[in-house]
Amino acid sequence: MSATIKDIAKLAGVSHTTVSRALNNSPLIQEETKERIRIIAEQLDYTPNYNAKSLVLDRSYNLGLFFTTLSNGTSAGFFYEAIRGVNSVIRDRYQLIVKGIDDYTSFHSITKKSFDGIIIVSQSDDDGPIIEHIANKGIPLVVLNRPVDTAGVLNVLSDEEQGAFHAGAYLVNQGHKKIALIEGRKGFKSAQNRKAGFERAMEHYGISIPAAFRMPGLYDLESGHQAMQQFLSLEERPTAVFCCNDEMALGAIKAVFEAGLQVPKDISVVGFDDTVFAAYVTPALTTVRRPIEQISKEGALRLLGNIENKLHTTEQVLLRTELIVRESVQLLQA
Amino acid sequence: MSATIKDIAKLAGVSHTTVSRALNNSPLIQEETKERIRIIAEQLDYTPNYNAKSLVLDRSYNLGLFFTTLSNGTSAGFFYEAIRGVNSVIRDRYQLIVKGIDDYTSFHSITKKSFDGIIIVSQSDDDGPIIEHIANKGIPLVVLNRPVDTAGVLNVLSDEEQGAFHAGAYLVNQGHKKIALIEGRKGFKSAQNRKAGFERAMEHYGISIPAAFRMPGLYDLESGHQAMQQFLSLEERPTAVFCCNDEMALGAIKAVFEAGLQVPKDISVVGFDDTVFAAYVTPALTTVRRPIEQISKEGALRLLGNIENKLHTTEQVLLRTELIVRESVQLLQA
DNA sequence: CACATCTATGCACACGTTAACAATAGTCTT
DNA sequence: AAGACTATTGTTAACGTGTGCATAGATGTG
Repeated sequence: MSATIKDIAKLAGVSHTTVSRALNNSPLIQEETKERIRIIAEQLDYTPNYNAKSLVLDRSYNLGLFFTTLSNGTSAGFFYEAIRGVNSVIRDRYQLIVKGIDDYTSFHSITKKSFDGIIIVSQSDDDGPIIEHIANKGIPLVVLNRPVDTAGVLNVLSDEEQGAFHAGAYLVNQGHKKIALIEGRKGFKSAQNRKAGFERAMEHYGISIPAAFRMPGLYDLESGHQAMQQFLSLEERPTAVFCCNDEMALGAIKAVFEAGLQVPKDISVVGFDDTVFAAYVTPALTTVRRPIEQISKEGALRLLGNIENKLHTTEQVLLRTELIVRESVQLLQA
Repeated sequence: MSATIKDIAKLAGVSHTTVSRALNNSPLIQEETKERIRIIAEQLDYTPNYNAKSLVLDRSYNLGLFFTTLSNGTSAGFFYEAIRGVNSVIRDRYQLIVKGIDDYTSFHSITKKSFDGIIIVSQSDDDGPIIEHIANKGIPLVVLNRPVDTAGVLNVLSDEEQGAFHAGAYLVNQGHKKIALIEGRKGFKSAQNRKAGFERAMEHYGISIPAAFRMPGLYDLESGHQAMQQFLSLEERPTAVFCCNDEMALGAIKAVFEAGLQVPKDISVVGFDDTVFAAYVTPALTTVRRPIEQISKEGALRLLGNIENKLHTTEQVLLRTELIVRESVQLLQA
C-alpha cells in the first residue's frame, strides 16, 4: 500500500540505495539529487518502515517504561508524573512502551532487539530479578525511585530518608514529643527509607517511639484511616502523626474528624509525596515533596546519553526532597 | 548475538523453514520434529525477532494509547485508570505505546505498519484531525470518553449528560432550589455534556439559573476555589453547587471552609468523576462516578475484536454513570 | 504394479531497509 | 597522456522471518 524507497527510486530514475542515502542525508549524494528525491518522497507521502529499519540497524526505537505494578499499590499521581517526565524528554525520538512488571509471566521477551533501553520505576525489592535480567542482556537501563546495587545500572532517586528525617525534625521543632508513625506498604523500599529517616530524627532528638505509636499501613486511604483510629483509641494519644504517604495522611485526617477532633488543633499530621490534592485538602497537608517528574527526566536523559554514546555510565544520583509546610501541623507551646 | 531460527535449524539438522513452522505449531510438521525443535529452542534461549516478524507479517504488535495531552489538563487518576483498563485486556499480546497527541508535530509517522490499532482517550474537540488521519489510513481505531462522529470509528464513553442530570435532580430532590454551577474546561466535550445534563435537570424541575450562579472553571483545584469564592461573595448565595469535576469541588470546599462556613451545613457541593480521594476528603464528596476503567476495558476489547477478526465494526457504546452519595449534600427542609 | 494421494520437509523468494564493495566518469598531477 | 584520485551512483548481500511451490517418500487403490 504505502510507498517504499523502491517506488521513489523508479520515479527518480535512480537505485533504491541512492534514495536511502538521500533520505538519510548522506554526504555521498549530490545535493540536487537529494532535493529531487525528497520532493518525490513528499509527494508519495513516504514514511520509512521502521520494522525494516530496525531489522537491519538493530535498533527498535522503543523505550520501555516499567512500573512495579499497574494493578495496585501504585498511586495515580506518581504514575502520571513519571510518564510525564520521561515523555517530555524523549518526545519524537522513541516510542514509550508502558508495562507493569507483574504483568510479565516471563522476561523472555525482553531482549536487546525489542528495547533500545529500559526505565524501571521501581517500588519494590521484588523487582530484583527483572533488573538482573535486563542488566545481563546488556540492555541500557536506569532504575528510578529505589536504590539498587546491581552493577552497571544507572540509578536516580530522591533521598527519602533525608526527607523523612526533615519531617520528623520539623515535628520536634514545633514542640511535639509524642509522635506516632504510620508505616508504608511492606516490601516497598520507600517504606523502609521513610521509616528509617523518621526514626533517625527521633533518635537524634532523643525521643522514643512506644510500640503503640507504630502502625503498619498499605499506602492507601483505608489503612491510614484504620491506623489513626487505633491511635485515637489509646489512653495516651500522640500529638502528631507522621504518615509515610499522603493518601494515608488523608485517611488519618478523616478518622480524626470522625472522632469529633480537629487537625491540627488536637492532633498534627504530616504526609509524604505532596500529591496534587495535598494543597487543597482541609487542612492543607504539610508533606514532603519528592521530585518525581524531575527524577524521571533526569533518568531518561542519562539513559539516552548512555544509549546514544554507547556508554555504560553507572552512577547513583540522589535528588533532594523538600518539606512543604502547610496547615496540618500545630505549633505546641513548650 | 541471540539465537535465530537458522541456528536452531543447524542444530536440529533441518531447514529454517521447518523450524519456523514448528515454532508456530504448524500442522504440517511432525509432532516429534516439533518437540525436538522446541527443546533446542529452549536450550538456546531463543526469542523471535519481532522486527523481522513484523516486516513479513505486516503487523507491529503495537497498540497506541493516545491521550489528548500528557502535559496538562489530564487528571492523574483518569490517566491511571485508562492505562490500567487497557493494560488489563491486552496483557502479553501487544505492546502498549503511550503518547500525548499534542506531542505530535506531524501525524506522518502514524502508519498501519507501526500500529496494529489505536485507542484514543479523547478529551477535546481538537482531537478531530488525528482521528481523521487514523481513520483515513485504515488503522483500527477506538475513541474513548468523547462522542465522535467520524464514520467507521468505534466509540465507547460514559453517558455524562445523564450523570450530570442525575446529580442535578438529586440536589433538587434534597430540597435545593438555589443551585450554582462551576463549569469544566472550555473546549472539552465533557464540560459541555456535564453542563448540558445539569441544565436539563434544572429545566426539568423548573428551576432557573441566574447568571451569577454560573462560573467558568479549568478542571483544576485552583479554579474551583476561585469560583466558590465568587459565589460566597454574592448577596444571595446558592445553597448548593454542582462542580463539573471533583478537583474543582475540592477547591470549592476549601473556599467554603476558609470563609468560616461548613459543607454541607451551609452549602452543599457535588462533584463529578469519583476520584480516588473523593471518599476520604472531609466531608466525603457526593459525586458522579464515570466507569473509566470499564470504558477502557470495553474499548480495548472491542478494538482487539476488530483487529483480530478483520472487522470494521463501528458502534457507539454508552456506559452508565453512577451517582455516589456521600456527605457533601445537605437535606433541606421544605 | 502403476498411479494417485497424502505427509513431511526443503528451496527460493519476499518483506523494506542499510552498507560494503564495485563501477563509472570526471579531474588532477607530472 | 597515463595514472591516481575524487565524486557520485549502482550492485549485491544482509538482517530474521514466513510462505508458495516443488520434492521425496510413504501409503492407498483398483
